[in-house]
Amino acid sequence: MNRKKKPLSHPDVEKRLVDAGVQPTAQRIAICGYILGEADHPTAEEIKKWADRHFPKMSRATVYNTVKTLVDAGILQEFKFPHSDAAVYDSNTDIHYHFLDEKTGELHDVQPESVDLSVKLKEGFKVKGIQILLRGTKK
Amino acid sequence: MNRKKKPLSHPDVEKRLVDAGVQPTAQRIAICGYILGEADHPTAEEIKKWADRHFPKMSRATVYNTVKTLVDAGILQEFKFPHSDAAVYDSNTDIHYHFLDEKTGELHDVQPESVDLSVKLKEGFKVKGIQILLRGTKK
DNA sequence: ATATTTGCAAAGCCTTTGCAGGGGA
DNA sequence: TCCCCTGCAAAGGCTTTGCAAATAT
Repeated sequence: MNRKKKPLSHPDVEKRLVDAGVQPTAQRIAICGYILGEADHPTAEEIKKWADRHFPKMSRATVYNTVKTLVDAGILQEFKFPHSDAAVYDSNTDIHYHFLDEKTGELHDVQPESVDLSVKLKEGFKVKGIQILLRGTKK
Repeated sequence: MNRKKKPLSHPDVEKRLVDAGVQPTAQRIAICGYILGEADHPTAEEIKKWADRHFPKMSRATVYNTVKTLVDAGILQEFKFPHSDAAVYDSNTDIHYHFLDEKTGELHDVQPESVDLSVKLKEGFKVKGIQILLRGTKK
């Protein structure tokens, strides 16, 4: 796992949603609480499986709708990586990079402070964003 | 476009295939010649469209089979980027990075010399590969 | 009442696979 | 001959969409 997370109370999650301008429906509170407080880079499928265990009834469409809502609201960030077709959702909305453990498939956040990067491109290229995936193994 | 390419003669392409241990079938020569000599980061679909115009008859399956063969043979590199679900094929098989022009969707190769990078991760992380996508605009 | 959200089913995009037929070494 | 290659069609994984029913403000 990436770093320890603290479970969030439903009221805390609800506040987060309202603050972000999102209607705090039961489904959204559940999913958002799961991702913010417990999950580590879950895919939609993992969220769906979690919901099947912890929520009375939730369709896959609602999972997708919800994560899209949360991403649009700035609560989550969505990432796609080359090693998998499935998008992952990250509660870390700051700029950061990732390390993929090729043995386990686990993703680890990499803080920008850990990376020293300077890019000098030819005239005319204006860089507005950088995505970095480090691949390797973690012992 | 990324950089100028020179069209390759069919015999040259055939030699490249044979050297790489790949049977030089008509389909493979055609596709390989297109990617090495003309195309710029084409997707399977773009290759298929090109084939529909320049080759008597080729199925999508053959396009996929062929690029897989060429990748396995070390003639091409396959990349997947977050902005599109479709894989792209790159005749540059050296280590390099990419710049995505967000206006046009065009991909540009970025030579490693253009990027100065040092990564210091916590104990236990061993980095074996790095993928970088720069996003921005090119005038 | 009015706008928003949920959820089912169907479709869409990209890719892979199974298998029969065909062609090259 | 024998093996590899081609290609059709079907399936598979992930995600989106259309639309009706349910829910929130």
